[in-house]
Amino acid sequence: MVLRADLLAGPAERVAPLLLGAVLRHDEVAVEVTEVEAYAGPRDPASHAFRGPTPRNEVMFGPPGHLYLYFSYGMHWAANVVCGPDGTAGGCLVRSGRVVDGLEIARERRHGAPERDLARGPGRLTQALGLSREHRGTDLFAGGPVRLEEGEEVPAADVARGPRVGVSQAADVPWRFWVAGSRYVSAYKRSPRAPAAL
DNA sequence: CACTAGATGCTCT
DNA sequence: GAGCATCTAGTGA
Repeated sequence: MVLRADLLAGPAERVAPLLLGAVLRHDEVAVEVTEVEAYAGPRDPASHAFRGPTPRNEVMFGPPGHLYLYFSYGMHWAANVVCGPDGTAGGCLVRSGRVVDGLEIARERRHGAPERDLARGPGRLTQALGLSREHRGTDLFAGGPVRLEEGEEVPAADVARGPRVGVSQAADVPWRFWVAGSRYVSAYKRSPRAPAAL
């Protein structure tokens, strides 16, 4: 697909599978996206935007194609591509990827982790890319150092889906999408706070 | 390999 | 102060 900001204006759960295969870049380090999760704002109790705008999540209420970053579990940043029309909150969490450029830098930032684990998991991915607070709200299509680039398209037949990792609300909604068979995908873990599986 | 416990600090109530 | 869209190091098989 031709990756453009206006293609991200659809509902998050429809945009998410289209992001697989795209490339998220920060200067020399680039990651091919292998796993994403959709968060549908006001329609989705698991979304940070479910209860309306706050200083943290206001980026998600703006135009699509911007970067929503949040800090999690005391040590990790997680990166989302804002989806949905301007004024409606939504986003896709970039959970995992394969480093396709800047391998040496990524390895340093990840303190010599195995290649497979350089960007497998949302916290590891932002660490490999060197993304944190100063990149909040970046327009990924403005030609800056942090941007979303076209990659090799993943055919719909190769997209697997299932419930999202670690969410206590809407724990059975299958809005996690990944490249079927890829080794660069994180393990599924149900939230211990979620009600028992169906 | 699978599984578990604990660290850690920001955000909102 | 509770709750987290997590990670790592540790154990045991």
